[in-house]
Amino acid sequence: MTTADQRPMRADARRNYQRLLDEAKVAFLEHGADAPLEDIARRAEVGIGTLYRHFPTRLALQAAVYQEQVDDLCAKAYELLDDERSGNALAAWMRSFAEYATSRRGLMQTLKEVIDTRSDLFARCHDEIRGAAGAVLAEAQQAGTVRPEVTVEDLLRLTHGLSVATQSAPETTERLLSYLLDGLRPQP
Amino acid sequence: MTTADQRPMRADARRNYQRLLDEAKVAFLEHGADAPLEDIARRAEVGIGTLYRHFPTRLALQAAVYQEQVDDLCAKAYELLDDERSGNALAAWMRSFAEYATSRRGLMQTLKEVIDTRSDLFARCHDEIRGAAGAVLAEAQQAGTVRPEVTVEDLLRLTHGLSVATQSAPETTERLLSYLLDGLRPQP
DNA sequence: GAACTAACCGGAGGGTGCCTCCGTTACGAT
DNA sequence: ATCGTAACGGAGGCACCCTCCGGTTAGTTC
Repeated sequence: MTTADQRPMRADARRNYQRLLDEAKVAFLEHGADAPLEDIARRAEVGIGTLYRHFPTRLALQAAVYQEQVDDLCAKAYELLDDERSGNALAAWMRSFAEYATSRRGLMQTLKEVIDTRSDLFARCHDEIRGAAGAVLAEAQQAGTVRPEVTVEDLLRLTHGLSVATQSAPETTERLLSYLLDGLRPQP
Repeated sequence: MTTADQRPMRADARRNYQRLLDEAKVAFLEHGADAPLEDIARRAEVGIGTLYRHFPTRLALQAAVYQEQVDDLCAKAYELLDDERSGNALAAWMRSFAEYATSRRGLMQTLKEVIDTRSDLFARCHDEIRGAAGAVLAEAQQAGTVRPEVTVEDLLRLTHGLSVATQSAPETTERLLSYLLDGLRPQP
């Protein structure tokens, strides 16, 4: 590793990076994941060359935004594990996941679709959220509210599907979530 | 309604319309719903001006492709009602829906997201698919395999969610569908 | 504080796609 | 065959993408 790699980022570079990320979140929320990069650079008050040096592709910028969303969702899972008891963390997390998706107008699902599933970033995000989902699943299975054969992948897929299904109709979340939970419960 | 509206379309116009639609389906499948319109026009061997006269916006072209997909899914529902018995049409249709989505690499869901939910086209497609979904749901509820309080909207949302969840992992469809069906069954 | 330099900036320019305009062409009626 | 007009389609202006490279600045050393 060269000396350059070890030197901390300059203050102006750090500041611009953060402004670009912040403005990208707003722009993606307002205009979708294809919001013009020149517009994001203008809002951040930097040149288009600066945007491209911090984020060499649109995907890189989308990925940074997605990473923050994954971080948020994972933090929520562990928070709910601390607060809830008797297998309720899972339901609360799925609800929270759907609400998060609705508040960000489907951006999270869109970003998930455009990020290459073979990329390191995707693998890291997936590991991270699998850890969090695994924790709430284990607790629910231990409490007997979810049948033992449900895997972490199953839970993630169903949660993702729920968030897409209810993204434009959040008032349906409770009912659809209850059907899902009934389906995951150990069957007589 | 004016005379112009009543006159049948010219032969060259009909031919070009169909070629554009056919090439758009291929292009959207290969490159996503944002495939360049100039490329679609080239493949159809027409001018970009001709494309814009038949489809004044990208959304108009996407809508025409989406309409065909909705037609396919509805036809399948009625087909399955003829073939299946004892409440099995619903499960078969949900499975078929997910397979259809996978074979079109998520294009259907993408198109669904971009089409304005307030548009006439969206309302027509929604009425159409609600009719088909209502038919398979009624049959399943009559057979006792789905609880009475599940609405057509619920079924459509869950089916859509399932297709998104399994679009990139069709091998998980059977298991996730069985959880969904367990959740929809009348509870003891 | 000065000097040095590597990191950082940012706008111009070429390329692509979008979309309209208007001269040209082909279809259908007579 | 002729005529009217619906339909065609490519040029051009604009926005956005993305790289290049000359200029600027932050941070380190003395």
